[in-house]
Amino acid sequence: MSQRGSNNRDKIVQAADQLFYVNGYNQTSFSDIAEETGIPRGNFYYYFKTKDDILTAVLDYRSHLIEEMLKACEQHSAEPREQLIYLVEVLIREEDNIINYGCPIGTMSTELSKSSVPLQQQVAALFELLRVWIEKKLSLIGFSHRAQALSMEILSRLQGTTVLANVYHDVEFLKRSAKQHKQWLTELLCNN
Amino acid sequence: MSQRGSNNRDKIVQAADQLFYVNGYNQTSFSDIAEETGIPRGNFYYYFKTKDDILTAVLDYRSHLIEEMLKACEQHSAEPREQLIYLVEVLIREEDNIINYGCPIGTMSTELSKSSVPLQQQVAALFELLRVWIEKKLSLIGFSHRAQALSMEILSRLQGTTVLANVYHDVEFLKRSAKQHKQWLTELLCNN
DNA sequence: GTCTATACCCAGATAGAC
DNA sequence: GTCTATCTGGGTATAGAC
Repeated sequence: MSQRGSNNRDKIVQAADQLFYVNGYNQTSFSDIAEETGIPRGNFYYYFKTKDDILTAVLDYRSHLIEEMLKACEQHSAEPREQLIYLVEVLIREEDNIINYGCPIGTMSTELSKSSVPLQQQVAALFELLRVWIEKKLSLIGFSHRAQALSMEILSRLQGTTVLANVYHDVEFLKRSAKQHKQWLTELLCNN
Repeated sequence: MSQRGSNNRDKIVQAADQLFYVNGYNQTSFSDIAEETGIPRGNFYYYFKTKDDILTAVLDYRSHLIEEMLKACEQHSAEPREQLIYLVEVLIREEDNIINYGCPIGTMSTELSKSSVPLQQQVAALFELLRVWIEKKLSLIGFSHRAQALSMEILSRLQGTTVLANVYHDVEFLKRSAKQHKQWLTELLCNN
């Protein structure tokens, strides 16, 4: 699906994904996507019935990207502790994007939280992908009954960091926070 | 300005403030504000040249509300430690709004971070109001050189909580997080 | 100061030729 | 499957009567 990107449908989804991230869903028009892809507006309706359908396809695409990232964490190390640390380091790997556009999941969720309920649930599902993965890793380490609450706390800390780093466009804060989260997590995980 | 709300300009600003919070700036039209206030669309241009001008007025209004809230913290106690704790408790006082619409400053910032630079700076100034106040209180307590970094960390934790509480519409998480932040802050402040 | 009528544009969406 | 031409609605913004 994402690797080739040869056909028009994939081109539309990937261009929309990027434009929604940079400019927001509501601020992205069919014309913008048409210009980016070179595909004329009218053609979109052959692949998608409505703009919301494009959004749904984009959210599917993002959930695919999240799964790829989680796989990458698992390929980076066989040790759950290391995998979790590596996940947190995404703050650094995606430094530039976060500073300029925020967290792709968080900003989209915040935008759509002011929309219809079905859309809200679809984005919440993206967070849930991440959260469940984190919870699973924590369970493996031995945090059985605290795993769920801790998974929320980890997500919460990362979100706070991305929001403020984006608002202030502050790279130093982002780096400092990432380091701090890693330290906190390391101590937490080793004391178990 | 806010107390009376007798004249049309104030009515427009206050209705816009609420609508921008609930539905987002880009998703709020002049018609929406007209319907809410009972003032016809065309009349708006007597008070504001453009929609962005209304936004600017709303941001001014919010900065006024923030200052009111900070004053309330100072009236609640003469002790900076207590004032900071009371500030964190806003998560509980504004529970319903946060669950449904997120943090009024954070969600607006995130939305406008995908807009023009001048607008971004205006919202960032709202965060700065809060941050500077927190920094000042921390300095009074004695965190001289750490005060700035800590003020960012406090804001960051609160933001993370509001984003996730909103995305998941999870009151229990919000309450649990608020309690946790208070504990963390209490220990931090007392060890100084 | 207040309100109505309306201009103008661009959004999402459709019809139908090729 | 691809593309052009076009419709319709709602958005911001204006002109001008009262």
